[in-house]
Amino acid sequence: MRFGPILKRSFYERPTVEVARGLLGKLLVHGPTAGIIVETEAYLGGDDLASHSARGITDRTRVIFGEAGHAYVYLIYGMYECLNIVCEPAGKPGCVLLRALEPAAGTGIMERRRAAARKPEDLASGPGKLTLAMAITRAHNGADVTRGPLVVREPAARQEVEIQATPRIGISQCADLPLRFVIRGNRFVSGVAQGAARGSAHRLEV
DNA sequence: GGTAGGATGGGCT
DNA sequence: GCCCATCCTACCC
Repeated sequence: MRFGPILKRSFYERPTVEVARGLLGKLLVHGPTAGIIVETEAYLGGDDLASHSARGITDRTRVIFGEAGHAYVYLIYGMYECLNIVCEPAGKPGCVLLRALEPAAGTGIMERRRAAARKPEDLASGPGKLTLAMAITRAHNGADVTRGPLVVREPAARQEVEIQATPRIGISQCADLPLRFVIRGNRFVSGVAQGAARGSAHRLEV
């Protein structure tokens, strides 16, 4: 499979919601594996109390306040890692959580990394599954995704995607804001097999 | 088809 | 000491 050019830093130096929507349909590439980004969430600065940056700069959150186009990778629930890409001009917090991919290259490698997956739709249909399938770890925290080995590229042929906005998954603060974005109808988004947003009182998406 | 419960460790109050 | 931007297995329709 052929890919288009790497996204430039200027793509990320924009409002976080624009970047979250704009990343849908792009390709996340790491070594031999690649996938089409089909689900994202925006984590804003300011009043967004669900954001890790909401309590200010700490050792963990420093990268979110830094230059756009770098990875913010953190450990969740003691076991899984989540990949974000930093947005906004340097000094202003904001990042996009990558939540699901449609596998596009290296699918056999992803299957080996994701032994529990029973079908292609399970390989990267959640933020923890995505990092496992793509072999992304906290070692990538701070990495520049405008320069390899972990990069985001344009697809080989540009195509329009229809975007659907819903509440974010698995949070309690600001749970009603429509800051999760998916490609409408895509089978590789999270929560299709198990039902959306278990564990909190989210309304289901239409 | 569906849901409940547990694993597991770093960050922050 | 408590809280997580989660996932998997077991178990129940």
